[in-house]
Amino acid sequence: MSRLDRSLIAGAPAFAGLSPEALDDILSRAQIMRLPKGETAFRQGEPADRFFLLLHGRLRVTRINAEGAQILVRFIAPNDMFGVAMAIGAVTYPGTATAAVDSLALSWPNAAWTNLIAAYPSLAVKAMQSLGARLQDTQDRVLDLATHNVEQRIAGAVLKLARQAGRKTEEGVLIDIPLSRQDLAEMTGATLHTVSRTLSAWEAKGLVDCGRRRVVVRDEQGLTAIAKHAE
Amino acid sequence: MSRLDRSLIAGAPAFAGLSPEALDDILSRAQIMRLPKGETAFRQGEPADRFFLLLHGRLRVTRINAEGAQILVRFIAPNDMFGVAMAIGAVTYPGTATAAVDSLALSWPNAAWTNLIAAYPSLAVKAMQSLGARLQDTQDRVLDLATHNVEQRIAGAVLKLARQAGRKTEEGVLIDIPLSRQDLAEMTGATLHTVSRTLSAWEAKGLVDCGRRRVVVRDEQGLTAIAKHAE
DNA sequence: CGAAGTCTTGAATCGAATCAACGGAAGTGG
DNA sequence: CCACTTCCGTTGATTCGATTCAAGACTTCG
Repeated sequence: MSRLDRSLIAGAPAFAGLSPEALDDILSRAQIMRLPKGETAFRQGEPADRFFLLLHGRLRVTRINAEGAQILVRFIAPNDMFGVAMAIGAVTYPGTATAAVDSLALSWPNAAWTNLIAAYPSLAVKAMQSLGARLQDTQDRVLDLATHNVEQRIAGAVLKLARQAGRKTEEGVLIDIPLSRQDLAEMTGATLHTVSRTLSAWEAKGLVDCGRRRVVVRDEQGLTAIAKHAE
Repeated sequence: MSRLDRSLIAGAPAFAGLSPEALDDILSRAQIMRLPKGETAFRQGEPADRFFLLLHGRLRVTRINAEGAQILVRFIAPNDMFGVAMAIGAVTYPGTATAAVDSLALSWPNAAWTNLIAAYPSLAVKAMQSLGARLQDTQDRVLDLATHNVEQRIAGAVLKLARQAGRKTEEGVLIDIPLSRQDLAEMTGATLHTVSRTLSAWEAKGLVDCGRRRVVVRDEQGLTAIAKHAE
């Protein structure tokens, strides 16, 4: 008798197409964990001994370098796997995953990874594809940093977030994650000052509507135009 | 009777630990291809129908965006696999691979990938790890672009190349790939003008010795100091 | 040899960081 | 509930790194 229902993970792309028995098997090795806002699932540099699946909420993944400079690597959405350091041969977590809102995750010990991909090879294929997609994304980000100016990059980041975590309201598309100026700065390689000025200018033009840790996109077209050709 | 000798691929990390029979099996499905300097193995956007292993030489992988801006993604060294778009679920090649010097590669049709990883699961594990390493590398590059100035980034790029493709000479470590100012600019998100000025300044200080498409590192220590804390 | 490709260097410009100060919102504790 | 602190955001002034614009020199190659 399992304490966890298989419907918890049935929606995760990584487990798509697996039989109910397989899902139960996978779940039986999992441990559930609550992550109140601000808690970390793991920290950069810690020995990577578990991997995770987000059930509910949002996590921010950050990476910091020797000099203390930090970037925001990505946001993790429900049904995403994360912390799969073992699969890529890393012994420590390469970043820190913090709950941006109250969240819920499953976790498995690393030892389960080898067993699971042996038993369910489609899992390895899916993991590889999601890793590939992240590599593409990250390379696009390099291209973006190397070739666009700050305003274009902020526009791109906001649009991406609106697609990933947007919620339609009567005023526009609300980005449904607490998002500070500092967060946007760490996503785009700018300073919070420049982000603040840029958002203020956009607000004056009616492109966005924003407040404390909150951004609403009112004119997606307009932002797209900015992201494309600077002008 | 095979035309290709198994020693060709025995040195590739992806095939490490496989039996001679396995190597012969893998080789039997491969096709050898000469790539004179300047030729491409594949171009960005083309349907990805084959994957590759570099036997000899060096390839430059570039990626270009809609506006025509280009970055240099990486250099491929002998024994590296490349163009594994199929494994990551991409239908087209995400970049262009050009021979930087006369090169030699093996290639397999995509269909072979599924067969090979089914027959030799260690291949999938290795592929995943190398993909993971590239993701780490690319994320480090984002961090670098977001937090270091141009001089630091150029120093970092030169040091990395010296490690990857350095050849000791009596004058210092020669980067054994034709490397133009434009190449360094595309690696670091700078202009060729700034790269030229920077190298000139370093040459005056005795840190490097450089010429047309040629860079020799004379003072690795000094460059490391620049890469770390700008001054 | 001419032509194309590569590199250098100066001068002017501009985007974004830095420096600096302040206002307001949210959380904390008595 | 109010005072206090902390966090988050805004906006101006200034500075500086790097691009852009421009012209010329050197190399290599067909």
